[in-house]
Amino acid sequence: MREIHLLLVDDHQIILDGLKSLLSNQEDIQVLAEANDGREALRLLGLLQIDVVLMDIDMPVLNGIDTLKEIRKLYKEAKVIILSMHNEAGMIKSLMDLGASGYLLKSCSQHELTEAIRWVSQGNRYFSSDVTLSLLKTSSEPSGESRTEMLTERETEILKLIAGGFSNREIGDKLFISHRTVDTHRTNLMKKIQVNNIAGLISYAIRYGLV
Amino acid sequence: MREIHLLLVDDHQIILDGLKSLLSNQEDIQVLAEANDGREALRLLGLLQIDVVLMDIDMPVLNGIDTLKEIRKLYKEAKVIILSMHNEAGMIKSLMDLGASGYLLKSCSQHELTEAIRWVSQGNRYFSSDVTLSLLKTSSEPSGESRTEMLTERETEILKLIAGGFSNREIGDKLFISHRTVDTHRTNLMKKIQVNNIAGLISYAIRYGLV
DNA sequence: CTCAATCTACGTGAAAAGTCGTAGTGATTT
DNA sequence: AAATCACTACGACTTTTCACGTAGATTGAG
Repeated sequence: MREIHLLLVDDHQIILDGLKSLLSNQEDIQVLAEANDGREALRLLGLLQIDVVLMDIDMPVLNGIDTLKEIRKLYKEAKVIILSMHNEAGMIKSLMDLGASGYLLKSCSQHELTEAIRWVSQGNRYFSSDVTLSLLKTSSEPSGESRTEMLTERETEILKLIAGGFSNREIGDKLFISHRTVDTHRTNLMKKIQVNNIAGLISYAIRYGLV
Repeated sequence: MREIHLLLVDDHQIILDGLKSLLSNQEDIQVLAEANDGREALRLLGLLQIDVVLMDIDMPVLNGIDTLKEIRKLYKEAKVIILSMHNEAGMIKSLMDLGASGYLLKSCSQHELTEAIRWVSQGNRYFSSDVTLSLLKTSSEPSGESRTEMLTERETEILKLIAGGFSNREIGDKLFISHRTVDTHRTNLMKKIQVNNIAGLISYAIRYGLV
């Protein structure tokens, strides 16, 4: 069996170094490169033959979700495992729709990490056991209308400003649109994310690396 | 020189394992134990002779700040280095007031990590270079009244609920107090944290591990 | 060309948040 | 005994959010 070529992507050096150390004694797994953000990751994918990308969802410059989209578009043969701090079914389903091969919590063990990489590299999907549990819980709900749609560019832009503490009027001024339009976007955001106030929007924005 | 006895505290196993790996080839630094939350950390401090505690600020069960307070109270000889994702002057000043010996960003290098541990173990204080920069920037401001006060128990409780997306009225119902009282607490919170809306409160709550 | 998605904008009215305050009570400290 | 702090509560007022909608312009895909 050929070695699994890995690309690590995380904006925290300690986690990168940690992952490298954790994987250094695995004979069949080789860390070929590492990146601190999505842009760098895409550049490296163009240069190297990568089997599996192990990527944080919460990054500056180009966040995990957008990077995942690009990878699925440009480098279809590379598998992507998302590393996240949080365990939320809505996000996980969205990531699956976007073509992620796995979802690991940062609280997982070394053993789970290496097994996930091997499993995914063979074309399978892997999700943390805790994650699977919450997925099952959600999909047993009425479901149907509860699919998580991804946000548009404009919506993301406005969500960032909302999380930045700006009012609709202030955001309207910044973007040269009516404050009523901002309100419409906010309403749509809340519907998509399935929250019913600003608090929910901001939690989402922060947890998933938009801010 | 005696070995430096280290206690690692983080709720993410990958980071714990990573730190252990990073420190495993340092002859003068020995990881004596590790904990997943503040409560466990305090228990271990009672059992072992710890020189330096390397602790995440963002943890469930007992967060970094409260744990720091307890450590300073019960185990004065142990030095505490806070590991954080974020770089914000207000929080850093508060931590210094509470007796933290160091503040490291998770984006720091292995070299910076080990140097910080050695430096702190000798009774010095260490703050990431980026951090020092932002500290200088802030302390050159008018200052004087801008000290960050810590939140009271009740305020923390209410802040968590606000970040959870509950309205003042809902929070009042939960805590069996008037919604106007909740409003007062919220007003005081905003004054202490120096923000002027919910967005700021929630950012604070999430970044500093209250949620 | 048609259709769907996105971005834009507005009406109305209720609910909530945010801005000024003031003030009593109980516990702790000085 | 006096002062301080945390927690409680309210009045009056302005601004913002939120929940219902509707709807035109543009753009890209089929």
